[in-house]
Amino acid sequence: MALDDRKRLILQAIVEDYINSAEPVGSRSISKKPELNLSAATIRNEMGDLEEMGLLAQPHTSAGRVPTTGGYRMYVDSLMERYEMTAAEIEKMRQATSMKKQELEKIVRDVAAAFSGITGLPVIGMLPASEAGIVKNIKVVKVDDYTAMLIVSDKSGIIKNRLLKLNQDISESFADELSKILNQNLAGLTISEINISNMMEIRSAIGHNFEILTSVIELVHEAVSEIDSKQIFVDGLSNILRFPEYSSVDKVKELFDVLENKENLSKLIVEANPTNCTKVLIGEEMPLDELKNNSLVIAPYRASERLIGLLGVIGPKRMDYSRIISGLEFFTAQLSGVLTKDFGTRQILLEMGKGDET
Amino acid sequence: MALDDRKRLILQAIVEDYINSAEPVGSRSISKKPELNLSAATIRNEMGDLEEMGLLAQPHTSAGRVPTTGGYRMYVDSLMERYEMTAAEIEKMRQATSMKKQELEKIVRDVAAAFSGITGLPVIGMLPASEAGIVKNIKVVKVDDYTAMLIVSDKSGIIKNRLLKLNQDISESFADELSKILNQNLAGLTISEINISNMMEIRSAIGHNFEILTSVIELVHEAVSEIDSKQIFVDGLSNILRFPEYSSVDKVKELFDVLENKENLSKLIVEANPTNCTKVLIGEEMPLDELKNNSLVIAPYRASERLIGLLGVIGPKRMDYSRIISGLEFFTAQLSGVLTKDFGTRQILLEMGKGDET
DNA sequence: ATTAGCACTCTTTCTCTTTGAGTGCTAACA
DNA sequence: TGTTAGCACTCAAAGAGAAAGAGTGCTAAT
Repeated sequence: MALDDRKRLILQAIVEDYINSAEPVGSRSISKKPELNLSAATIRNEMGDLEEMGLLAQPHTSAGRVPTTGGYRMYVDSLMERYEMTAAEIEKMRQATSMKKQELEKIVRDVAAAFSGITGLPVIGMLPASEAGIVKNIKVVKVDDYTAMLIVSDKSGIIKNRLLKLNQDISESFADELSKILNQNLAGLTISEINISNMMEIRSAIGHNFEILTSVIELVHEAVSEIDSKQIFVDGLSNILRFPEYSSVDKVKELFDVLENKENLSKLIVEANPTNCTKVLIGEEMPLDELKNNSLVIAPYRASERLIGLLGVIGPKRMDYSRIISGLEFFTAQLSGVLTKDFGTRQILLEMGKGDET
Repeated sequence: MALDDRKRLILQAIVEDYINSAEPVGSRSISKKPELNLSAATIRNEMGDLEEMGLLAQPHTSAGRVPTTGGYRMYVDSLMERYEMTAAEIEKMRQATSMKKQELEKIVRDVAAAFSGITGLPVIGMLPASEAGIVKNIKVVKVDDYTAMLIVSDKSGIIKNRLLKLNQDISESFADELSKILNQNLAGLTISEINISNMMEIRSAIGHNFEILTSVIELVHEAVSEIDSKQIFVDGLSNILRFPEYSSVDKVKELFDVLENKENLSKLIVEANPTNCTKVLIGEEMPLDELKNNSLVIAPYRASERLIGLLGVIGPKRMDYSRIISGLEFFTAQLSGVLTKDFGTRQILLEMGKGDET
């Protein structure tokens, strides 16, 4: 059976009706649409065909139709019109991303929170391990007795830091010297190339202060690996409570249990693998069985072309794909813009000129 | 009417039964307890008295009794026995607090998460603004083009940092010079004493590099105020889904709405004011009407006597006060211990000797 | 002072019925 | 031949009793 234009229009109308109402859609309500001047009986015939094609389903014999995963897929891939944001919405979103310059993690968290607020859906944010980041500069700074701070900056301008609590007190000049040594040996390597063996090489390259150096080097190594670790979080999870899909506490609990587990989240995102473009996973397409009643829209953001992280929206299968996709692409683009401007290489900064609104 | 020993025993039994079962407690189930060798009819008479005294209530005529807020208060203040943790529990808790040395905020978040996991209840953590913290050292370190890091350590050993994204590039020596100037002028002040006017004094005290200095000083001021800001968070909020008190999504939503609002949380904690000791707020004693069906147990933690923050457990009125209070006091004590050892002044570090397990 | 006994109350649970939305099919129509 | 009106049918959801069960308060006996 062919999916002719009329069937496409009917399917689109049903999906959109269901997205709005969360109620199975009957033939009568579709027949009322002026753009389809057809009787309910005709719609029923068409609906029967669409059901046979696997695009619609009935919860029970005497109910209206609900889109199947295939139905949503068809809608997302070829029926849905791209949502054009209004000027007011764009302004609102722009405000949400016009944040003060600050740490990468904080920016991403702020953006996720803003986006979650705007969409009314939970937002997943991920900052992957920056294994591929090439170390530009490593610094150890004394900040207090027994305490130093390790600061690592990479070529794409991302800066991470961590406190080192030492067993011995060190002098400022020792910290400077250490910084110099670390830099000489580690700059230019990727973070994943820094391992305990090249740290030990550094140690043995130096004669004096052997005892202190050993433990400091170990701490630095530990700190580097920790800095490098992947971060993943969910913001606005409680937004799902608004949906009739989650009117039972058991369903809420099930979703919360899955999404509060970092491993699950990580698996979800890795398998979605949206490294180049926005991806939409619907229902059973989700890598986790527990999420088969949900959908995920996920997109990458970058700093100067390098992949920095991912931002995703999770919600019921019945989410407003058109709006969510447009919004997400806007947000990741804005985020990439901010990151490229703030964290990007010198060249890119210069290209941008000095038009800086801070 | 006097609250004699028998009434006290009965009240205690009812409260504990209700804490376990979440069901109104009938006279029969109490009369079965061997320590109270009484018939159900006698218990009924006593229950009637306890109800008249405002310590118990009936959901409806033919239901068992439920403790009122007054009943819980009586239980917490003078009936409940202090829960003694088992060696296994202590070990489990100790493991949860034997964290690596790291940033204050991360330690507190980790402890809150661990405690939430152990109690199965949401845990509120707060790091108040460190207005009273006396600045020991301020440092500005160049980390990348257009980027510096501000690091502030205070007398009790707490270290905070923030990136500064500059409009101009600065040299390392400029950063060092700036650090020196900031230190000379600001060390010894409390953080709340650092305001825009003494920053401007610093600026005018220096002649050269005027233009750059102005914007850097402004950024530093901004960063200091931000560093100083209060932090507040809730961990394990979804734990409440386990309780029959939250079997309806509306109730869950109401609680989530309140607890996801930082201002509410802040109000809650400020009014609870547990600056010296553990406090228990029950039902209507809560400063927020929306929380009148919940209770809060909250306690401070310190580093070398100075108040650092608060840790609280929130849950249904029917929470196991005895266990929660013991657990919370254990955790805040552990936390204070870690903070005093890791972040405390030099003297305290020395007192502790070098028995350091890192 | 305590307790057994009993009538009474009120929620919870179950079953049965009704209602209503929606379908599929048939036959008539353009 | 595609479209539509009409109608019998299905099934979930809502409502109305009825029965069960837990628990009380009161009275009278111990």
